[in-house]
Amino acid sequence: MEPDVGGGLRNSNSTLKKGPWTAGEDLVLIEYVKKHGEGNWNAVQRNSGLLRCGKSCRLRWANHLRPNLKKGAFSPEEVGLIVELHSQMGNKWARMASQIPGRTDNEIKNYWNTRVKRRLKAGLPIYPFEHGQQQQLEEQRHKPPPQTTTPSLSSLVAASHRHNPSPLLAFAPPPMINSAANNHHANSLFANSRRQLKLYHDNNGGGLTLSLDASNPMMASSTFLNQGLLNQLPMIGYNSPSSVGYGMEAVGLPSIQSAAVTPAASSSNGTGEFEAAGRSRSGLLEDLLVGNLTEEETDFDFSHGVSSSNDSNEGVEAKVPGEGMAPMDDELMSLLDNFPLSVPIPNWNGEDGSESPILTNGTSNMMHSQPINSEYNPIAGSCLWNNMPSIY
DNA sequence: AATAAAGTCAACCGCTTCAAG
DNA sequence: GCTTGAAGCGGTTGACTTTAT
Repeated sequence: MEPDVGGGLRNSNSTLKKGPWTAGEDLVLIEYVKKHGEGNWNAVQRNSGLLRCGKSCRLRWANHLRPNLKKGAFSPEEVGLIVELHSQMGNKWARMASQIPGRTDNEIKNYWNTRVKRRLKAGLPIYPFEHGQQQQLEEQRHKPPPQTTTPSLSSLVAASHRHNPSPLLAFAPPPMINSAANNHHANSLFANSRRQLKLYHDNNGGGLTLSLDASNPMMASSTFLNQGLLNQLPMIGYNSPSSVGYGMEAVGLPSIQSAAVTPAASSSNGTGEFEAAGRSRSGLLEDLLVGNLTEEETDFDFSHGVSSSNDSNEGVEAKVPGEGMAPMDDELMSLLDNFPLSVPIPNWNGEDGSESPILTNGTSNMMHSQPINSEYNPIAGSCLWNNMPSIY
């Protein structure tokens, strides 16, 4: 194709212009669409004199000129919707846009990527640690890391739910031992049983899909899964219930979550001034994972039908849980195949093995019926994902 | 005030999907 | 069933703006 000579214009031999649109071009396109309707974009150039390719016209119309486009910052409600949708469908921007009136896929995509970037950069601890656990962790971190390979972010980010699989493995939070008051922040991570991580087998032969309960917005975000969780997952373990509170324990993994959780960071001010607080912190994902959110922040309602204890999201602009994470693609299978890990598997003693979690409506059976078993039995040594027993 | 760094956003590119012939 | 063109989608880039130093 023709080289882009920059400056938004093709060279003089070219008939097509590139770069930002002018008001005059917009006007021409608007008039053309008024007259001929949408579609047949390649004809626009031929019939209107616009020196723009059909693609460019379509994009300009779709993203900027068509009626009923909403401009400006996303509202908290929109943000919540984006997060929920992303937790369910991954980077399906167009599909997401179709669910959010007045917003374009490009807008949503830009917003999401920005948020993900911001959260990654914040690099706060992902998992809630108690002070003693933090010390333990620090000790462990100084040990040589195990010989493992960490999947690259890019190989993992683009994920989607392609299947309607049956879960092989699921993680559910351990119960809170002393969950009130001083452990409120820990509660934020797994405040209830709908926050679960599941490993699916692709019945179509594609391998494993690590996914998350759609009702679990915090877990179901690409940032967390692809960055934090994937970095951590093979290494994490649940502390025993006898530990103070609970936690997932990172074991000697180079991590984005190297910063310590200070008591201050783990506490909430209880004033409801989330926005101000949020700006001084890294963002809600980390907040959630670290657990330094107030109840209002944590309970952003993603459930779409699942009752929420707090329906008010006012003032929580752009502070929503679960941002940045997509369900993992089953291509991860090959990675996991050779991924030694020491993941303690919770012993749920699941009662009903017949249920198939639904990842699209946020109301899996599991979240209703899955009793949280207090027993978490770390598995000594390593195992492969594929070798994990089906415990669901 | 100047500069660098970071953030935002519009647009392009390449690929895939779909429908018509 | 194959080819072709249009449309759509997601990733990426780069210009512009804002914020920090």
